[in-house]
Amino acid sequence: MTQVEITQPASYTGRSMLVNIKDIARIAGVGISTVSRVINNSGSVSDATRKKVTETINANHYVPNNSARNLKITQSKNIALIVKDISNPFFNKMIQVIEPRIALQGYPLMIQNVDASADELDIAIQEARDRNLCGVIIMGGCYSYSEERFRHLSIPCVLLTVSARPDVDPALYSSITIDDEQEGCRATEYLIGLGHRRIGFIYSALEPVTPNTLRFLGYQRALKEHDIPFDPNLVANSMNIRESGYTTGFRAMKQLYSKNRDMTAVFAFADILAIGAAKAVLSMGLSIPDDISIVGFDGIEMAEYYHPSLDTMYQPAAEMALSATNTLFDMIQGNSSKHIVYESVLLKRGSCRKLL
Amino acid sequence: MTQVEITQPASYTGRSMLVNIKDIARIAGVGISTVSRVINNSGSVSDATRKKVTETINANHYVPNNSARNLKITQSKNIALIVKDISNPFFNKMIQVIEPRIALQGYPLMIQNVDASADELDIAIQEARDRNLCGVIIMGGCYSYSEERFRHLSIPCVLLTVSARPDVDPALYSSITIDDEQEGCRATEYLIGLGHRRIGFIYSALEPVTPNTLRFLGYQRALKEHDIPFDPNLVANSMNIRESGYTTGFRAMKQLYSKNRDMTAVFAFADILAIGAAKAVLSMGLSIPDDISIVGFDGIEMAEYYHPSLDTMYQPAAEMALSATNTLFDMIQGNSSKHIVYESVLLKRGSCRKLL
DNA sequence: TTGTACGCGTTATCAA
DNA sequence: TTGATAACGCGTACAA
Repeated sequence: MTQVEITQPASYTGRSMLVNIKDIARIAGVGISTVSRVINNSGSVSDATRKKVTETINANHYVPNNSARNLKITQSKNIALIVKDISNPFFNKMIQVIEPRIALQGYPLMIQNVDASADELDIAIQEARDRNLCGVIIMGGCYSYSEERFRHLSIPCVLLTVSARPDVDPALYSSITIDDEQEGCRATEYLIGLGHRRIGFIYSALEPVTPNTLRFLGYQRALKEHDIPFDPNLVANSMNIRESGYTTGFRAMKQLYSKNRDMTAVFAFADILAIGAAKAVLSMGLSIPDDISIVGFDGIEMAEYYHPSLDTMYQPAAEMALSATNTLFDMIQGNSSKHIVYESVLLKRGSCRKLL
Repeated sequence: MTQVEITQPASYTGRSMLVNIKDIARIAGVGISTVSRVINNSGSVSDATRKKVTETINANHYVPNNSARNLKITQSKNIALIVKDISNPFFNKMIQVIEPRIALQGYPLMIQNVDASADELDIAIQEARDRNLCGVIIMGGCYSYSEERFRHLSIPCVLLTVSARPDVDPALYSSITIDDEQEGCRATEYLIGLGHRRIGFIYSALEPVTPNTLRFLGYQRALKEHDIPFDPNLVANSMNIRESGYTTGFRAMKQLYSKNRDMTAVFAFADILAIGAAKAVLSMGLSIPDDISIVGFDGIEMAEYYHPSLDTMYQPAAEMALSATNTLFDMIQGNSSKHIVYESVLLKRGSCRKLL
């Protein structure tokens, strides 16, 4: 590591030196409101005046202060996207759809990452006020929001991948989800249909009700419906939020395999865990799917590029993200809320085999 | 897809209904400044008054308006992290270090994603003004910032993974980088040292000077120093920014292999490309490293969890991220700027073989 | 078409 | 320990 330290400390101009709308007006020899009109393209300004003001703005590198603007303005165009764990590749995929879509409408988007322990609705309430938001999308999180919290968030809100508690008035928010329990059940039934009976389940859950716990319920339901006894030894639940999903999956698989040599398949609640689990299998010198079948959940790109490509319960991330932005714009325009449940698609790529 | 539309449109309370500091003062029967003192823990307030005000705040769900606060406040504690492509796993790794570190100091961090075509310095200048920032970290981007732009950005600025043009006064910014050309050279020399002569290079570059182009220069330098002729046919440069890194790497490898059956090794400028390239090799039924050796760059977690695990030029992402935040705090406290160059570590995991 | 003056919600100064 | 009041930078009636 090479380090070069500059001896002469940088001197910053400081806010007092920053040029504001009043300075521009003075320099250009016009009134403040004229400058404002030029900036916002509102009202009517003569071409000569407009030119003069524009030139002054450029020459002095004037940048309007949004804090002051937000203070005055009634209806802003600020939208916030609050994400629980921005490093999740599945969420990343959605962000890449949401962002250009919102930018296209001329709305500035701010992404706010919140950590696992934070209450995203509290943050949304604060941000709504601070940035004078006109709408918010919340990605990730859990099902524990109360009706009272939504009432305090007095702007259109779309929940993406989660919903609220059943007792919350559905008019207060929109939700774009999949039926996690149902799809978890389907993924498990896929393995059962291939003849597997000793099926492991890998997940990590902190909150009481999350998509993960719902998928776990689906796993249990599938077993029950096919008269397969539920065995707690086949379930690995990591409460360690410090480690990555890959590591969690890796360790969970090692643990499951050491305890259950008769296990023939594993369902991981997310692809990143499935990949970690797959690495554990492969690094033990075992084969996928000959020794262990693996099915993941989400349908992230990496599940396809892994070798072998992993079977997964694909969530239509792009459609869901698009739907979320459209619904938000609808709500901003005064339309009512929507609750849309998408269906997953089981992608079969060869990481699960049929038992004889 | 199931859709439930709510007939009754939500009616939002609207900003006029929002309670502000004046309301709290009135309800609590105290002066505005007393409420302000309670909120900010400044000045002295009697316990009884403090209790009364706190209760009023909670009962009325008062949330201070940060726009107004930023307008008044001299020194804010807002820090922005501007990221060019937030979905890059390598950047994600850094974000996970930067965020808690900044939060620990009690500074609110806002992450702003900018797309490939945007000028991150322009955005920084705007944000600095809007959010009354006290500092900014810029991740990714290119080497094309001019001195003038830095002067307009009148707050401490740390560039992470890139630096500025050599003619820019180094006192105006800090930079945390690696020597991309040198490390690109080292990665190539690693392959040469194993006996490879026909070495492909995969990259994608849009801007004139980026870390990618520097690594490419390093690749060329290594060849030259070992008297290996540079062959343009061995270079795949994707200009398509719409497709993912995995896809780019996959297609690049297919293309390189079809054109160069005598190619024995490939150096990809980033691990995500290396993974795509690896998948191409494996899906053609070839072996890594028996048929093709692959070395990547960055050292993202996925390179390890891939099978086979990929050799890579590891960047000390966590250290660099930590260094960036520390340097920023130093600058905020009035210290001078720093320019730190880290060294990469070549991780050998078996995806490259020695030629006989 | 242009300029003046007021208020947005907050913090800081100062006097009480 | 408190409260009145002047900024902060901007948008917008309203007057000219």
